[in-house]
Amino acid sequence: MVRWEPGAQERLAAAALELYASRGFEQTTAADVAQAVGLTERTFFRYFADKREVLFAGQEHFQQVFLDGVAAAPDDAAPLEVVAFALRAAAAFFPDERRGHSRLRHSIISANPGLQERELFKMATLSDAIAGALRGRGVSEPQAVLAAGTGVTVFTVSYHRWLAPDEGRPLADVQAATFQDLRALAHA
Amino acid sequence: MVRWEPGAQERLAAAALELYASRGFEQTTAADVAQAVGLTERTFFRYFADKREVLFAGQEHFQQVFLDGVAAAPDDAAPLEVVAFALRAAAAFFPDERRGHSRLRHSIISANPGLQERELFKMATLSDAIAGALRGRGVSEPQAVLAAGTGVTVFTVSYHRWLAPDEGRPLADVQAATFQDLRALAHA
DNA sequence: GTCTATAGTGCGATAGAC
DNA sequence: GTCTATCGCACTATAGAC
Repeated sequence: MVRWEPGAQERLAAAALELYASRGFEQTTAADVAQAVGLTERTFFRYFADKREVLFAGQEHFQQVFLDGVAAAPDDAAPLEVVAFALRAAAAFFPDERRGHSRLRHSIISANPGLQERELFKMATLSDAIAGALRGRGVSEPQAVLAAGTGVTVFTVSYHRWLAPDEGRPLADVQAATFQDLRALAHA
Repeated sequence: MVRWEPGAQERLAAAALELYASRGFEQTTAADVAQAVGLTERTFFRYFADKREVLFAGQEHFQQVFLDGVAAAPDDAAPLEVVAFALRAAAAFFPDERRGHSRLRHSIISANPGLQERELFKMATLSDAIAGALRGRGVSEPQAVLAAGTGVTVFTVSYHRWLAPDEGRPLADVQAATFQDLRALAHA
């Protein structure tokens, strides 16, 4: 009998998703999640700063995908074109195989205001990071913040469309459509 | 001796602002705030669902100002023009006399992630409300959500510029400038 | 790994306003 | 008497300190 199985963080995250989905976020204690994978509450809080954070592990990676997309844009690209590059990179992070998992996670989050707050904070952090990257490319203020904010809005709208029950297109296609809608709006 | 003075909620909110600013949000307990105005912790939670909410009282009023602005726009205005009407109405909600108070409140919020989360949630709620109002005017999806999101981005950027120490222009002027920056971005 | 402060809830009691 | 603001007490879970 081994003292501990490897991958504690991943197992905790998986158990949390399952328990939050089945009995609800508030009805699940950190101790419940830990116990489900044979660990103690104390260990749960060693890996995750709080009970919500377990649904947001991998945020750094997620954010880095956008920043890589920014870096991949040609030097002479306009700010909104750079942002479009970032979104295209992000789409690769959400292949169709992941849609089911994303839908489950989203259903948990949308059922709890505290989780929605955390999600919004993560998106705002992402926006700040993109704005910083744009500034690093020579885009001045407030254009950097505006372009980043607009990009995150397009991503969020597209992501929610992508999760809709009747939606079948890949995220990249939905994003392209949303960008078109934004252009139509700007020229109206 | 009366059992209770009127205006408990307002007095609690004022005391909270002062204490959160002086000793910090986390270093202030709900009991501290209540005690400062001669009430108990239990009464604090009667008025405010949680310790953060005390900084966000009056949100309904704030939101309504935007919605009134939407309603004031001419029937044939394009979505982004309608949003511009909403922001102009919002600017009246933040006259220069209020800048000091807004700066203090903002300094408290930006020092605490939990408060930032709540603020972002309130802005997202505002965005949803504006999108709903646009839909009520016949704007279809996803244009309604995109226009609302863009408007809230412009407001947020402008509001932060307005709070900057070296900024002297009224909010309405800053918003007009930010809108110009956005247009330049869209046409680049 | 244990111990503790604090957030936040539920329910009941009390004290005034009307 | 009713209605409502306030308080008191007991309790759980989170989260951080030791």
